[in-house]
Amino acid sequence: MGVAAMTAATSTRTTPGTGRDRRPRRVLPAEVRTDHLMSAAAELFIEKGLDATTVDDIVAKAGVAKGTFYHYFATKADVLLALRARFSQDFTSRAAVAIEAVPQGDHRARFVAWLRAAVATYVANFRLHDVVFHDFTHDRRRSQEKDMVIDQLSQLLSAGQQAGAWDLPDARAAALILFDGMHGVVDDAIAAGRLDPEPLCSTLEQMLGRMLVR
Amino acid sequence: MGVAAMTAATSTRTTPGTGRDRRPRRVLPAEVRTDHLMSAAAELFIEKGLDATTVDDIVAKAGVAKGTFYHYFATKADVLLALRARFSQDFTSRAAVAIEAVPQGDHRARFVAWLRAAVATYVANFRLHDVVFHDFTHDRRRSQEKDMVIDQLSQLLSAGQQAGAWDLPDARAAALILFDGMHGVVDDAIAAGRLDPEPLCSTLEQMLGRMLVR
Amino acid sequence: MGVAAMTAATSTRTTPGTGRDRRPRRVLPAEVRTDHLMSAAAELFIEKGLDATTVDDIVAKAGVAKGTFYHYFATKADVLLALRARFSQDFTSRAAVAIEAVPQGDHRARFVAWLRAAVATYVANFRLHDVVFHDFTHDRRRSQEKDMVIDQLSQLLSAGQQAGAWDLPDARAAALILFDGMHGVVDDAIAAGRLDPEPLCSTLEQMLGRMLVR
Amino acid sequence: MGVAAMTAATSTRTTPGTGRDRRPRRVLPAEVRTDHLMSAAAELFIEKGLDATTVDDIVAKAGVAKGTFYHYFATKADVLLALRARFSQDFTSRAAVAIEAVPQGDHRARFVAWLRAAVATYVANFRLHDVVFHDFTHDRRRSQEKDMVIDQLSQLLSAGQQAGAWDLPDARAAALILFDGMHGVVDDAIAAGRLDPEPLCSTLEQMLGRMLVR
DNA sequence: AATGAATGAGCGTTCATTCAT
DNA sequence: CATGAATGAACGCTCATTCAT
Repeated sequence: MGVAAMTAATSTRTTPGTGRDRRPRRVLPAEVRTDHLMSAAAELFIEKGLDATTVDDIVAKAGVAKGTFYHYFATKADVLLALRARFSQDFTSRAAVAIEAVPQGDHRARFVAWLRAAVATYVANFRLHDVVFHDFTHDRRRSQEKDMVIDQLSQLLSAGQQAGAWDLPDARAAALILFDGMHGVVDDAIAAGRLDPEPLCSTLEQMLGRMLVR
Repeated sequence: MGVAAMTAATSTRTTPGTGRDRRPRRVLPAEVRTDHLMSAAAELFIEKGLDATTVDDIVAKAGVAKGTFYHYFATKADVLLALRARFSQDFTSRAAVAIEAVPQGDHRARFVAWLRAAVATYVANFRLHDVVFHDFTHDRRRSQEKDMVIDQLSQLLSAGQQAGAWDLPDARAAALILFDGMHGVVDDAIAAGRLDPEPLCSTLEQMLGRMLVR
Repeated sequence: MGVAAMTAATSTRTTPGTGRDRRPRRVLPAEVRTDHLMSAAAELFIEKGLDATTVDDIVAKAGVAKGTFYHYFATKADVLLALRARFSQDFTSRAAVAIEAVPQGDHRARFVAWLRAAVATYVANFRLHDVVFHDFTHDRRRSQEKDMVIDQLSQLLSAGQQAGAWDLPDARAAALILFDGMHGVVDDAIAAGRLDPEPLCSTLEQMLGRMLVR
Repeated sequence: MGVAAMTAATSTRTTPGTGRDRRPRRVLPAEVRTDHLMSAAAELFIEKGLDATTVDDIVAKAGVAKGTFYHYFATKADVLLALRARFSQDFTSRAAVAIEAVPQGDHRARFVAWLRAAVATYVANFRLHDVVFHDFTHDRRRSQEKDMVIDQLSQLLSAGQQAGAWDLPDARAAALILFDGMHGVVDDAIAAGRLDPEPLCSTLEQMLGRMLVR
């Protein structure tokens, strides 16, 4: 490092405390702490990215000491895993609620309900989605999380199939096309700034609906 | 170089070439060197991942000094960018060749040609694909690279549309569904170890073909 | 930490404390650690120069891990800043003590006290001085540090002025001439190996004293 | 390096030429080349500092290839040395011219001429001065360059001494005080943005003149 | 449980200098 | 003379994780 360069920049780092003004030690229920930490991490992951977010950042935002983080999560990667599980759980739940609101027999309407819930949930949470599913590679691509969603949709499609609502050669393949096709169209819209789910839903309904024919 | 070091009697910097076991200096055309470096990087990225691959690994594999790497790429990220461009170029070229091999007027067949080329190329190169497209986020999701591919397919679809081969409300949306649907199905197959493109192609042809109706 | 590394089965990052020959972890008061690090840095800066001293050198000498250095200083340049502040503080304090030892009314004697303290302190610490003030440029030449010293001397001169001990058109300019003139003569003596402050003091007393006339 | 961080930045580095558009080889007189290189270096040193200026920067500015630099200077430090010599030469010459313009016998006026020339030259070139004299340490403080200037002034003072114009116990010490005192006052003015030499000269004339008494 | 000082392997990048052409 | 590709030692800084208190 050159001399000139050295003193040009002035540091902003504060000298570590001399031990006086310590944070008061607060004991909190484990669930609350876990939740605080996960939320802090989620916000930071979204804001600055996974790698750019340090454990220091997380604990600073959560207002706890570094060691506390490691009481609740074995590694930094574990928070991500927890967030991912939570995300999928939420996604599937919302879709389930939407589907249940439709009469059992109307398979087409149930598919539309799924589609609309999926689009709405995805548009609303794509930033977190990006973060928690960022590091999927083929090794782990068929993850438990994606499988949860695909299975849900597959079952819906299979039910319609058995009821004669449509005729699909491969329910899983169909589910994958519907799910990933939806993703693709919504991603494109997001990238273009079109965040209103409505037009996306009608386009998708029309296009994807064609696949569900007898 | 530090100021103090500069005017001190003896520089602290070791003169390159003082050691015994020096690498023989080989001057190579820029293109060749670039290519060597990119290939070495690609193999390593696939083998151990992006982050786990160090620049040292790359230059060791390419058989050059570290500085040589930085002679051709400003940062490690740049190699990735270059690989990405090369990948997309290759993908599009192969698809184009396949399409051109089909008579102009047969739009359905041209689509199938695209599909088969896409599946084949993807299955053959998914590992590199995973690496070079790993860090796409919504900020840059609508990338130049994906757009190249989507545009190619959109044009194919639009041509068929104008010729009355099918009737699509939105060619770009259709292209996205076809492309991402294809990806989803192939990814699932890859994850399951079904690497033979043939069955994938027929399923996809059947399912996706349904969207292309009058 | 890289994304790929994170969710891979085994992290590539070596867990600290895996090795055999680990340094025993010693927790020390922040002030003590800071002081150790600063002293180690000062000695090395003097010995081998600023640039030639690496952070590795400093931590080796201080007997701590590298990370510990960065726990207390944001950058290498920060230690220099801290040393500079400490140096000026010390210089001013010594001069103040010497001045206070002289009766309030004897302004001439107070100036001589300042001069002798300044020469003595400078001769005793010029090596550290050289290091910490090495990279002053006009941009920051009028630094807080030099200003502390100049202000102290200016005030002494102004007090004498008001008491009618001498007549100066510009106290600050006078302070600068006295201070920098002192520096120049002492530097020349140091360069020539004449490190005894006594002859320097008498020459300076005589020469500089001429400026302090009614 | 993290994945997210990697592609966030886009490189600006141009791929090295493929060998076509090479610079035309121009053979120039050695002196001209030397001069071009020194001037380019000087501007860059002033602009971005010594360390921050790379040999690449210099050759880019001078419009020559890197190897050419090493034809004319053995090391980067050598350019600085050359600039320093040139600077001192210039300083002494200007002072000499100013002194010679004054009648031999008028020693007081000769000193004033020196002072005014020195202030004017220094104010006009302090940026280059800062750069070329930046890395003076006590080891080399009594440099050939400073000695040239001090000797010149010492001789002027000794001549006045012998002629009975003033009475100084130590001509060299006096020269040092005058020179460094001048520096200190001018530096302070520069730092404060007072770049007009006139007021500086009168203050200095008055203050420093007091030392030159019988 | 909670704290935060301490650890240290690791990596990307720089750049003066060399030398084949 | 001139060129610019090639070299490689060096270094500052990061940050997940540990553990004494």
